Amino acid sequence: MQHILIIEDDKTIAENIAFALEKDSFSWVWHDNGYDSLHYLDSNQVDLVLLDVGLPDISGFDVLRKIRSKSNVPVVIISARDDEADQVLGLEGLGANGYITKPFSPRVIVAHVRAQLRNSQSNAEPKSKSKFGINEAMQRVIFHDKELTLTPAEFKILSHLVKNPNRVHTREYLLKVIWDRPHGSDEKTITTHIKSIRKRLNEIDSSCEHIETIRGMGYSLIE
Amino acid sequence: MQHILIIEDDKTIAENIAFALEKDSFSWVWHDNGYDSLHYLDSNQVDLVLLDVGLPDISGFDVLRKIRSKSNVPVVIISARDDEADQVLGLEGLGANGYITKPFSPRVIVAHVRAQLRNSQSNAEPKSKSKFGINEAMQRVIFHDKELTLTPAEFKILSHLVKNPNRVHTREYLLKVIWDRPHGSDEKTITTHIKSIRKRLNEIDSSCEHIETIRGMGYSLIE
DNA sequence: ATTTTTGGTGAAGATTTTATGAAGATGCTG
DNA sequence: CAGCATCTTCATAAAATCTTCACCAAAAAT
Repeated sequence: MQHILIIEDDKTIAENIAFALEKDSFSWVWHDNGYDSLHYLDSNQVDLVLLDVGLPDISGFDVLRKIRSKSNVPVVIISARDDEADQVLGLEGLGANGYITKPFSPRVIVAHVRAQLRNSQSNAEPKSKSKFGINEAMQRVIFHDKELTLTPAEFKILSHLVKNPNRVHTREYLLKVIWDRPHGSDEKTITTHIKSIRKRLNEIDSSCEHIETIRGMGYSLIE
Repeated sequence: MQHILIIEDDKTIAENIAFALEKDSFSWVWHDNGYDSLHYLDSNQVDLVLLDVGLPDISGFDVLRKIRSKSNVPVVIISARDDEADQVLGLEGLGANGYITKPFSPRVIVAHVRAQLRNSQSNAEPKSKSKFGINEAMQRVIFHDKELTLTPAEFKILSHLVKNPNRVHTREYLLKVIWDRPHGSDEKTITTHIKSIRKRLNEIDSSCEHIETIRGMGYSLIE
């Protein structure tokens, strides 16, 4: 059974969605705020997230950003606001997998959920025994059983790469997702951070390249 | 550059969409009826279809059915009717990749187009027994189960050929579609890139020609 | 058969992108 | 405020890639 996390502050809407999901034999959990849901995601297996952008505590987009900084779970945005800029921003910039706008009904939502799960299942990446681990609480990355002490920036970058290995991350993406910066910062910054991360990794194991440069694109962590 | 087919009988709507697509540097073609568009699909490379369900000649759903009977091109439904059963039916039953309902604006449409194109590229369906695969996330082409690391230009060319095999691509087309250049560059450039792509392919399998030269025309990938 | 056109080849040069080391800026802590 | 760690910027070096070119080979046209 597949497990859906509903992040939605409006109780009526949430109940409707939950009811529809149940009827289609999904299991679900509902949180009415961003912080709880993020915490839930840390320690639970979730197949898909339905995220309302109009939350009371954090902006839904911040939630998405935080989700994306640690997971590739499919996220479908629910937007009550008719403001389209939000939609475009959320969908494009932050890695949402779809969005549903105002006049939505449970059936439409379930259809979206189904469609997204179909997509992501075929993409499911087979995990392997990684040389990397992440100690989130201590802000440390474990590499070859050694704990690496990194600067905050380095930790954010490396832990993101570790959580999403074998794929290209552009400098722009790393800047935006990780620091949540507008566009002020220079992408050269990332280059420099990568340099120092590489240096630290090489001090432990210099047998091969761990962070690969994909020319014209960005960086990728090799597993 | 990616090519969008707009099937929409309302001239004003079509023009708006076309304008937005253009601004986002998609190329497009507009047909105001189903038959012409189906015919167009037979002989042209289209990356995504925007399909209005309320066409004058055939039902939009019939168009979708016909499209699906011969192609897996992503289709996004545009629905003026507020009737959600249509949406669900179209989305789930007939293989549409998304839908947009009544209060839509060009920007929302462009966002949908982008999202779908991202999906369909990375989800590249397991085609028959093609020797080629594309790892979009790593900017690599898989050939005989080996991952080929290519330069950006080589990747763009080869992945385009792989996605549209068995058809001729002129040098001019490859230059324009891939780099979106004005016409500055020399077409000899493509010749040279093809050379190096062939070299790499031959290192893995030299039993036959993989990229065929069609004299006076261009190149074609053989499946 | 000869000429003309078109594509192949390898290498040189131009261009672009990334790496590197160091200096300056920022921010925190005591 | 000083001292320290970190982040950012910058100039330059190094590398990879792209483009162009001259020349050769093959195909088509005459």
